[in-house]
Amino acid sequence: MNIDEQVELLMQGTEYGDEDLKKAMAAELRARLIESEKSGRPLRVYCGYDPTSKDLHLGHTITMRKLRQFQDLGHDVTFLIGNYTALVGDPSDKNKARPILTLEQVTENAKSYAEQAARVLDRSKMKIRYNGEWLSELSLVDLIRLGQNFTVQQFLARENFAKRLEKDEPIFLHETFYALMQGYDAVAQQTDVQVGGTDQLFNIIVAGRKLQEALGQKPLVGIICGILPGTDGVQRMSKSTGNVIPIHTTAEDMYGKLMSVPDFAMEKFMRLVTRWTPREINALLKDMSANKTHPRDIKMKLAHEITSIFYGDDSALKAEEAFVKLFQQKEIPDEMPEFKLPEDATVVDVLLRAKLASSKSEARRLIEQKGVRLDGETLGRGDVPFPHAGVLQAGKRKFVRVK
RNA sequence: GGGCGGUUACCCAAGUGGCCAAAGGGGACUGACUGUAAAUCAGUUGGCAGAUGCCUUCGGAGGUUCGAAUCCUUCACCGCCCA
Repeated sequence: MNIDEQVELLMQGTEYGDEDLKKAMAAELRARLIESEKSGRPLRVYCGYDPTSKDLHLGHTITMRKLRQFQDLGHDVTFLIGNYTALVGDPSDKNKARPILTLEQVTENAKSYAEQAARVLDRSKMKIRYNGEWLSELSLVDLIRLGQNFTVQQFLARENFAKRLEKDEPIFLHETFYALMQGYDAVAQQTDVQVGGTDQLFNIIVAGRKLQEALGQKPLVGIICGILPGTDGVQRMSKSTGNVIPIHTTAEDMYGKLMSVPDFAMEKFMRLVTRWTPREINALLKDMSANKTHPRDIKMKLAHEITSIFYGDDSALKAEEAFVKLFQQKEIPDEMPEFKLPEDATVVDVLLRAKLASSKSEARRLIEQKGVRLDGETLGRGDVPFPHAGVLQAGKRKFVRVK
């Protein structure tokens, strides 16, 4: 891959909210890549992760994919775990009660992060570090010195803060420390390139670069990855919106959830989470807009690609077959959980106990809405004894074999 | 420290004494249709009960009232302004 192609690949899916900034970063990246090639010194690249939860979803893997691209180009990639920052409690996710994590929780979550990262990154070349390594060494005076490089105005100008100020929402003092801590991460590692999401723009571009410069380092290149929408295609993928595609699931579920992404959001998924190159993606999109390929088929390709990243090609293929069977040919899946029919159980009882419904009301609702079938026949009543053993279906995708 | 405002279901948000299990939006779920779990349209979305019925819920606790998410007291948390 020549330098221009490298730049195109590495800048794919980035979002700076400002054309000039993007151009500047692309230019700096280009310069660094050339320099690295000449000197033979790989670029030091990192992305930080605060292990605040252990349920990772696709959105979390965007930056991992980006790191992988750098790895594949031979650079030195560090997966930085923000164990120290997480301990303090990141308030950017401000609606929740800001649970202060214990050391054990952080360690446990960190493990899960690293595990997931290994599915995307090249494990053998992946360096894992913890920012407690250097942050815990900082004294109050050190922190104050770091703070001397910034003005309150700079923080207030930040979109994130400006908006909250406007809406009379809280801005905690320690949130401003976050930028400093992150900036210091960059300094401590003598970073060439830092990868992060758009919410990290300020921390990376303002804090990181500025601190490096103040401390006599060459300011890093920020790679700001765009935001991945959730299954609704519009809103950012996040647990609280309920539109996530979790990593810890089954290949079938992941494949299906990907198929439920609206057509218009496909490009984002392609650019942010697949292994495809810009050229391949452009070709697919072109075929689609020229009506050469059916959007559904492209989406199936996309679902297959992403599923195989996490579950391997075989499982992805199986998931695809199951999907086609179930939804395109409306057949019953081969495998499903089994449930032993208890004595004297009504239809509602079975729905509840086989976990097809979470309450009796919900079970009744499903029946009313004609969403319950036994061996293909719609059941009309819930208060009668369960008719006979067979395949019980609730909605389109929940099946249980009742024995 | 003082003054004022806020805390509503999964999320956002209306409701300021009975018609409130609580508007609206998002999400989720179901059905129809289809090109897929896309789009579109319709419906459902606290729990329990066979029925107009009962129980729990509007930050926590207590009170006023025949009756409270709505009024009062107090506690907790948040915002704004002043110091």
